[in-house]
Order: sequence, then C-alpha cells, then structure tokens
Amino acid sequence: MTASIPTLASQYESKTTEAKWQAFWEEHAVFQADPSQPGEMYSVVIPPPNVTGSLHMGHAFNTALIDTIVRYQRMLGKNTLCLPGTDHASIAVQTILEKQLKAEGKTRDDLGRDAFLARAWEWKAESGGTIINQMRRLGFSVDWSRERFTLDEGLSKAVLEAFVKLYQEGLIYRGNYLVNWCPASQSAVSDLEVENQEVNGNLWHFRYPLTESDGYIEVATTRPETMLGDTAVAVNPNDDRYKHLIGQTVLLPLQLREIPIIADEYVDASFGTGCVKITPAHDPNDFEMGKRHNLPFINVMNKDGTMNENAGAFQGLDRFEARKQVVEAMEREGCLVKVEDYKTTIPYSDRGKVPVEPMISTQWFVKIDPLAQTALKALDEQNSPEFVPDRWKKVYRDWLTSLRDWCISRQLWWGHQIPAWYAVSETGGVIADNTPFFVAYSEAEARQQAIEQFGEGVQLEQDPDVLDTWFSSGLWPFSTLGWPSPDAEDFQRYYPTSTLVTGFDIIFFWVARMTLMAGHFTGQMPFKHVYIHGLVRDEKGQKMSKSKNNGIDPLVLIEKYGTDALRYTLIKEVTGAGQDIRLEYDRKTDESPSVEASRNFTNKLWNASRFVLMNLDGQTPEQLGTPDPASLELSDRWILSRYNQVTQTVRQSLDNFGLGEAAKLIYEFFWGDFCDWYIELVKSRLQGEKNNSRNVAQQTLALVLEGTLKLLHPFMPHITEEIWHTVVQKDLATGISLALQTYPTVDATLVDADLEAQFELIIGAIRTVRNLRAEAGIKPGEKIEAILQSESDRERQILVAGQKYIRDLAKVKQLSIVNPQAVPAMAPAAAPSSAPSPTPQPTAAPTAQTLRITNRKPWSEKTWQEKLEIRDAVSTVTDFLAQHRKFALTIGSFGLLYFVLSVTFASVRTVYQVPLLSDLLEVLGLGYAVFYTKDNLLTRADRQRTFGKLRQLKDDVLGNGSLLPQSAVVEAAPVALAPEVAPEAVPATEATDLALESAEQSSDRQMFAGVVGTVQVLIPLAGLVDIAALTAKLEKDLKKVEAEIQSLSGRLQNPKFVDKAPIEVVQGAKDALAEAEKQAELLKERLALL
RNA sequence: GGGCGAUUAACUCAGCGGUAGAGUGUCUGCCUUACAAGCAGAAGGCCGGGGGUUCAAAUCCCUCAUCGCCCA
Repeated sequence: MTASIPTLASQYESKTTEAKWQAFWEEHAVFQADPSQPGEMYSVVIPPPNVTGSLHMGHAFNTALIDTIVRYQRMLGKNTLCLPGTDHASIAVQTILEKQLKAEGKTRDDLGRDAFLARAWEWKAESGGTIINQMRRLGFSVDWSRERFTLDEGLSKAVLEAFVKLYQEGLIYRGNYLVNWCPASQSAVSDLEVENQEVNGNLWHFRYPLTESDGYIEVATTRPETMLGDTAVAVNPNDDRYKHLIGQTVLLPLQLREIPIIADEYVDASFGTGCVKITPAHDPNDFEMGKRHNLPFINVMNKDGTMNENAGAFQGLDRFEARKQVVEAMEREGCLVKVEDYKTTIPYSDRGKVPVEPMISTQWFVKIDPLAQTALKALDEQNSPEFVPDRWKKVYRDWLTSLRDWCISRQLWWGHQIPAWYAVSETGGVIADNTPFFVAYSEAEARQQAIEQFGEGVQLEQDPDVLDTWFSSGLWPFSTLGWPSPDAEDFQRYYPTSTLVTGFDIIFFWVARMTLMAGHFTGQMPFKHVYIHGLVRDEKGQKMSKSKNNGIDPLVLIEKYGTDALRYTLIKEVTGAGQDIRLEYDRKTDESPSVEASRNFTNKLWNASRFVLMNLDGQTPEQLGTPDPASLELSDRWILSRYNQVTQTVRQSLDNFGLGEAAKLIYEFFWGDFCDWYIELVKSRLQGEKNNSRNVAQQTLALVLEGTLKLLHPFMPHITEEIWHTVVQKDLATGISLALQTYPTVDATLVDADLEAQFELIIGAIRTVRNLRAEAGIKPGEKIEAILQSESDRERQILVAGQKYIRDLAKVKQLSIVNPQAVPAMAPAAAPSSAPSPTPQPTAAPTAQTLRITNRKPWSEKTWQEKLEIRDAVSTVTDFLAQHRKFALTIGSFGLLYFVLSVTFASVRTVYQVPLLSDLLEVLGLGYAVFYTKDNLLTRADRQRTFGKLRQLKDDVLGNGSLLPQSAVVEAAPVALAPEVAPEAVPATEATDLALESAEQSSDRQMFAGVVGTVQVLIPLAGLVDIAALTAKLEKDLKKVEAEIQSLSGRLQNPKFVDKAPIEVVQGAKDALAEAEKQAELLKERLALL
C-alpha cells in the first residue's frame, strides 16, 4: 500500500490544470494518429478557420462538439484521426496587408508581387498561429503533427491537380460574364460571398422620351447611375398598355442614346409602371435579357467603383456621387417623375463590407452541373452524406439543384495563382479576353504546349489572378490526407472521413463544395455524416457578429470559469434538433450564469472525488478490485444499476449525436444519484471499522467514480484527466492518459429496474421524513422518531431492507415499520413483560395477518404471502442478531435472546405472537439459532461465510426467490442489513422502547403525517402543536391526491379507454388509482384524528 | 412570394402520443468533518390562441397570431 494517500486540493484550479494537461497531451503525442495501427478508423477534419481569425464563440462551440465526438470515438478504441488546420483567406489577408501598406503610403503594386507575397508569408508566420493556439486552449484533441494550411505545398499540389483536371475535362472555363464585383477588394467574389441586406432606399421614377412620337415611357430604378449604361427598355409582350410601343425606340436622357423598346416575358406588368430599363452590363436579370435580345453591353464603371469613360459627363465620379448627380441632372432635364421611399435589398460583399456591384468581367468559372449531378446521385441513391439533423438534407439538396456556375478567379495575389499561361505575344504583349492560353502543371509544360502551337518565339505570362479560397477548402477532406499522391498512407487509411461537424451557415459555402469536389475526384462523398449545429446567440438571442460587436469572447469565460465549464455549457445546451443555443451573459461583469452552473459542476466533481479519495486508504481502483457480487449491499447494487443504466443511455445518445442529452444524463447521475444519495448512504460504512462492508463500499465508490470520469472525459477533458491520474496513481512519464482508456461498457447483469424502483420508495420515504421535519420546524441536527405504516407486505419489506438508510439520511433515531391493521386485543402479548417505556410509542397491534400466520399448517401448505411474512421475519431476526451480536453474546442468555427476538418483531413489523415464534422455531430452530449465533458471528472473519450460509439456509427452508415476486428485495435485504454497527449505536433502550409501543397510546398523540406510495409516514410531535398547520398540510396533500383520483377514475370509467388502451397502460392506471385512493384514505384518517 | 424553425415555470431551455422536467433565480432552514461554487425543504405551468384526429395530445394534423432564419 502506498505510504502517502493521494489527495486533491480543496478547490479545483482550472487554469493550471488545463495548461498542464494540454502540454502533457502534446508532449506525449497522445492524439497522434498512426495509420499502420489496426482497428476500425474514425477520422474528422476540422473546418479550417480563417488564418486571420481569432477565436470566437462559434469556434468554441464547433470545437467542443467535434472534440466531444472525437474523444468518445477514440475511447471506443477506434483508430482515430482529428486533423487541424487553417485556410489562407485570400481577401482577408490581403486586406490586412494593404491596410499596413497604406499606412506606409504604399500600394501593393509599389512592392510588386514577389515582395508582397514575401510579406504575406511573414505575416502568416507571425500572426497566423493565433487562432490555432487559441484552439489549443480548448483542449482540442487533434493531431498537431498533421496540421495543415491551404497554401502548404501538399495542398497547393492538390489545387493544381484539381484545376488542371477540371480544365482538361471541360469543367473549368474562362469567359466574360456578369460577376459580383467588390470595389473594396477590387476583385470578383462568388455569389455566396454576397450577403443581401434590406435597406431603406429610394425608387426613382424616370421618364424616357419616345423618339417617334411626343410621349414618353416611365421606368423606375433603385440605382439611377446605371441608367447611363441602359441599352433598352422592356415591357411584357402581353401588356396592352405598351403593346403598340414594342419595336419603337426611346432617347436615353443624358446619354442621348437611342435604345429600343423590347418585349420580354420576364417583365412583370404589375410591377411599377410595367416598363423596366435594361442595363445588361450591371444587373443579373438584365444581363440574361441582354443576351436573349442581342443588346449591347455597356460597362459604365471602373474596378474601383468610379464611373468610366462610358459614363460621359459623370466619368471619374464615385458610384454614389454619380447617383446623386445623375438624379440632379435628370431633374434638370425634366425627366425625374418622382422619388419614392422604398425598401430594397442590396448585396453586400462579405469581406469588403461594401455594396457589391454586378459587373461584366472576364473570369474563370467551374461548370457546376456535372459535379452537382454526382453529388445528387450519391444523396438520392445512397443517402450520402447523411445529414444530422435530417432536415438539412433538404436544404443541401435544394442547393445542389439550383446551382449556378462558380466564379473561382480573384483579382488578388495571396492565394493559389491560376495555372494558366497566356501567349501574350499573340495579343500585343498583354492579356486580353482573346489571348490564347495554356493550362498546365508548370510553366515549362505550358511553354512546351505554346511552342508547339506558336513556335519558339512565343512569350508567356501566367494569369495574375488567384483562386477563390473555397476552391482549396473544397479539397480539404482529401488534400489534407495526401491526395493526389497515389500512395498517400493517410488518404488510404482515413478517407472518406467519418463525420463533418459544422454550422448550418456554411452548408452552401463549404459542405457542398467538398461533396462536389470529392465526388468528382475521389468518387466518394468525403464524409459519412454531416452533423449540423446551430449558432451560439448572445444573451438577447441575437446572432453574434463583428458589426454588431456583440460577440462573447470564449477566452474571457475560460479565464473565469475554465475551459471544461465552457465546453460543458455549450454541449449541454445542444438538442437533437440542432437548434441555436443562447448563452446567458452579463456584459458589465463578464459573468454567465449558465457557465457558472457548469463550473459549479466541475467543483462538485472535484470535491466528490476528493471525498472518495480520502476514503480509499490510498488504494487505487485496481488495488481495490471489483466488489464481489455476493457482498454487495442494497445501496451498492442500486448505484451500480444506475451507473450501468446511465452508461448504456449515454453511449446510445453519443452514438446518435445526442451530445446534450448525454451530458445532462451524466450530470444528473453524478450529482443526484452518486453525490446526493450514494455517497451519503455509504458514509457510515466508511467511518465505521475496517470490515468487509467498508471494503465493498470503497470498491464500489472507486469503480463508479472512475467510470464516471471516463463517461465525462469527452465533455470535460482536463478535470477528468487530473482527477483520474490522482485516482489511478500512474506515473506521468509513461504518457498514460485517460483520453486513451476504454469508454465504460455496460454490465447488463447489474442493471435492475425493479431494484431501482424499490429504491425509489426508500428515497421517497427519506424525502417524506425530511419534508415533514422541515414543515414541523424540527432542527436539522435533531434525531427524531418516525413511524412508517404500510399494509403492503412488499412496501414494508422494502422499507425494512432500507431501514438503516432511512435512519441515517433522515436522522431518525427510532424507526418503526409497522402494519397498521391492528387487532388491539392481541397487543398485550406482544410486549413481553416489564421494561418500562420512557416515551410511549404508537405501534401496530397484532393483525389479521398475524392470526392467519398463527393458524399453523404445514410449511408446504402456507400461501406465499405467509411464507413471505415468515421469511421476512427470519431475515429480520438474523439481521438484528447480526447487528447486535456482541450485545447478545455478552448477555448470552436464552431468555434475553427470546426477548430480543420479540423486540425485533415488534420493532420492525407487526407485533408477532408467540405462535409465530413457534413458526420460526419450526423453520430455524431456536436452539440452532443460538448455537449458530454464537459460533458464526463471533469473529469478523467468519461473517462472510455466515451470511452466505444464512442465505443458503433461507433458500433451503423457504424456497428460493423464484417463489416470490420481489426476489430482488428479498435477496438484497439480508445483505443490506449486514453492515457492522457498533452495538452502542443502537442502544438496548431503543429496542425496549419500540417493544412497548401501544396502539392506545399512539392515537392520542399528535403526529405530522405524509404519504409516500401507500406508506403513511408519521412523526410524533412533542410540545405545542400547531393544529392549523398540520391540517393545512394534510389538506393540501389530499387535494392533490383527490385530483389525481378523479382524473384516473374518469379514465378508468371510460369503457373505450379500458378496451382500447394497451393492457399495461390500463393496469398502470389501476395501480395508480389504487395507490391514490389508499393515500387519500390515509390522509383523511389522519385529518380526522386532528 | 416560397421554405424552415420557434412559442412549455420568473429567466434559459429539455421533453415530441400514456397526463410536466432540469439548470438558474426566488423563498425557508442549515457553516451536518468532500463541496456555502454546498446541503435540506418549498413556492411556481389550463405546455401561444382556436379547431380536428385519438380511448388518450405539450407531443400528430389544420388554422391563426407573434418572433427568428434561409431562399427569391
């Protein structure tokens, strides 16, 4: 045995503990995956955060979810990989750098591409690790040796391969199309990087004069400056108001350009005047119409958002200034009809945060349709990937079917430069829309192709643009694993990945891009499951965003409450439906009640563990060993049943992504069952002498604690690791980690629903006594007397089995468990003689049952109830003997033993008669009992054998449990009552008191009463009694019960219910009604006594 | 305009056919030798309104209202 007893400090210190284990895990490469190891694999790639980012609550949430899942799977013994990394975020990085340059009075062109990129890498080296390091603080169990960055060599190779392949297959093309132009970053952006915002704008009504007649046609627009690029006016072909004008022309004001009036079905005749201006180069709908009608495309804007030479007098003006001036000019010309207030949605650039300008431009595109078909096929035919929750499948599917081609070129430098080389010598040394180009793996290869076509003198220039960051992110699940290298071990072993965990806001951006790319390049969907979670909202239920500045910094909460508390809070809120979660938070104090609640739980875990450790005598669970099932006491069996039940449900929940449910289950089990009940129940055993009972309690405590630490580890990795190491006392240098232990498995033989239900009655009885004490204003420390009356054999039996628990936890010094069906005439015989009664007790008198039992007949002819009674009595006696053996042996006289037996019967149940004793003698033999007591209970060492024998004897004599319905209790009872109790703990006087209870005396004493099951719980009151208070309480209880009776009997009187409902439901209702009626009866009786 | 989700205790939310739960807060007692970041007890809900299906509805269907999100 260890010399020093391992202990924990009295308070859990999250900060140092977390840092300690994070360092430990990394140092020992605990989470490093090894593809050469056997076993079913489980792999996850994390959604790579933007390299410019810093940790926000969304990351914390996403990370908590992934890590919980991954740690669970790892503990299931799977060969697990969780791969971290970041993406290069073209626009964001470039924006940062250009801001820096601007501060120095420079532009990127001043620096040149190479110098700019050098600077960008420098920035990355310095600041690029921020978010990843912050993720370390979450305790993320990723394989840091495999950290990836989308601009790394391997991933760049993947991008090159993907681009060239797609181009060769005709799935990438270059063309002049309308794109979303972000004037802030001066780059094209994809449809998805555009966020529509509703704003209060205006609708300007303009008048365009007809050329052929005096009239005019009225159009309305939200963007007046675009009129400079109008090339037509359109009406609906069926619109009678304008039919006659179709084919005519109008004179575009300010530009004095003659443009046609065309007819197109797209025009909504009911909108505005029914006429729309058409600007094909600056509006997506107009663009389509322009193509249909062969209209000219006049671009009136520069890339920086100013007006160009096509804008005539407005050239050089910023687009918003131009708008103002165009309106003024139109007004001067008499062409402004009116200005209306108008709610309109305008597209904003996600990155630039400025309105996006639809603009014609030559860009690279990915042809989406063929890729989408592959993904759709996988979805429809194999339900792959499988979405959790299911409803996101529909969103994903809708998106796949309504895709437009994806603009992948960005006019930026930071990123993957497009592998296309232009033969600029063919177009005057510049890259023009018609310059021939070669897409190749390298410049050398491109040159070779170019020379073949244009001869040695050809001059090449690489496309200056880079690819959309999402292009590389789309390859993430396989590029990170080594694709396209054919012999990449990770790719072979860990692809396709198991689960992708991400927020719903990113389905379109990222999930779909990955399935498109993966389906095409790997022929498989990149992950089996997609687990979609909600958003973390702020305390007001609003989305957290930079612009609103309402973010809650996870690091602030980690500082205050610890990582485990934050993680646990986030997970616990998660529901199966993937709802958003709200985080309570006080911005003034940086406090969060919900995180605080989780912190309190960590503290509870800490202190409960501390208590257990203090009571293990320095032994580890391994040294203690598992408890012998035969030695388990009732409470041990109960907690083991609960523990295994919870383990089972937790595993089921986790297997089905029910993380929140699992987290809550463990919380309730640990705090409720384990701390509030089990620990309290075993305290007396631990504090008593060192015997087997104490040892079994230690074994059970250690077993359940260690198991719970494992159950909890995926949720709260740091504190569980810390406690576990203290518990198991393993050398840290070995690198042994809780994270690599096996997740608890279920021992179904220990799950006993019946036992748990029975324990509920004991707990209920304790609660009721406590409740009565509180109501009666009895001091918490004061030991009292309590009487539990029940006519039900079963209930009394359970209570007898749990009597010690009731005494301990409800602070009862004198407990009577009696059958109230008294036959007063028989009472005197119950109390053999003399001993005076200092405090007269109420008690049960002999009963009809007693009479029945006294009606002697051969054992074989007795009913099972009779057998049960006797059997119960036997165990009670033997238990009593066990508890009082020293006392009994010291006195050692037959007479006293007789007395004790009588007393026992009286104290624990109905007062049995001498005839019953004969019954007992018939069964056991009193002489044998004495002999046996003397011989077998003398030494502690023999105790085990003795009780084994006792059980055996009982089984032999009474038949075994199968004879009786409540075998669990019957089996459990003697064991539960076996614990060592120092004789002085139950003084003889108490027994004496109990023996002398009399029914007559009880009825005129004031009692505080409550009901649990059909057990009447009574607490005698001393001194002055507030009758009104007693009455009020009883009446309240009665009202409740009567309401229930009414509801239940109503149901049972309905023949349809009785006929149609399942039998067990009907039976359940009948039982409930019977119980309620009994309760009502008891309450009424008690009320009548007042 | 189309789609999705929400509406349950004072607050934050579970439950999703068998008659209502948790955490926090509130109130009453307790420094009981693991924990006051705790323990024991209590109060508090016609489960948004109205219909319907069913023996039985917080739960399924319809409808309305309010709020939120996504897509046009």
